[in-house]
Amino acid sequence: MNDCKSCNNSNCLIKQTSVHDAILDYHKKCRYGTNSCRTEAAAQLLEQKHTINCKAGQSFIIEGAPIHGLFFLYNGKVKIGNTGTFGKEQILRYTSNGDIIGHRGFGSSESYKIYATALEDSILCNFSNDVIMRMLEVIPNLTFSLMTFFAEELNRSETKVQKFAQMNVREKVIDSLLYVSRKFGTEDGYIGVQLSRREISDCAGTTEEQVIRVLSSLKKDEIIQSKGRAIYILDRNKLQSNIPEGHYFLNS
DNA sequence: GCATTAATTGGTC
DNA sequence: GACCAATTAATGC
Repeated sequence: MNDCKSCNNSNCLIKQTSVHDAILDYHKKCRYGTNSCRTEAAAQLLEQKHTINCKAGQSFIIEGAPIHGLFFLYNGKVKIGNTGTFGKEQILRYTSNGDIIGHRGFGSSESYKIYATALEDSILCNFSNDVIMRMLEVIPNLTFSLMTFFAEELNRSETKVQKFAQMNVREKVIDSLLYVSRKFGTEDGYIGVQLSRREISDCAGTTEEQVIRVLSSLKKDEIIQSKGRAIYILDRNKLQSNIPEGHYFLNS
């Protein structure tokens, strides 16, 4: 688990690139006496990964704190958001295994504009600024993958802003439920994570009370079911038909 | 069991 | 549809 070589998190960008192949290749070459500076460097850089155990409720990225490299969620569930004025929170996205966290810190900004808080006990992989920068120099596949990832993220982000502006509260709450369900949900309709009403409203850009009203309305229509914080989607089609066309295939 | 927090409901602007 | 207040449910100590 501490080792990228043996990691089987297929959703991870590092795993998806041919980094692993490069390293395996490197070890093979070592065995046969040939060598490659590039793969050697890549292997050494990957070994400088830090593993962070984060308990539920703990924040490992704090708004305004200095950028500390790039995070990959190895195992767990994390919410990413920021605090507006004052102190309205906006949850920007939820992340599951393999997701990249803190990528917006790249470039000119010297401090995080978002926070990242574990919803459940989570394990994170972290590469420092120096290490990740050198990795991008040394592993072209990783650089390319990250660039593609950024483009997709920007697309999602812009689309979300546009769609959100046109949705009413009910639609935004439902959209948030569908989003969470896509992200964490299980086969039986359980949305997969225990979120407070506030966490749902912070995601939907509304208030706790509105979330409660939408939820009880949906419960009355037997579209969802809930006990405590556990929410089950009984009729996904009906739920989706509540929001304008062309949403559910967006934002991951 | 009491205290604190979260969820719910109703009402006002 | 946001904000406020009151009530009820859930949870921690």
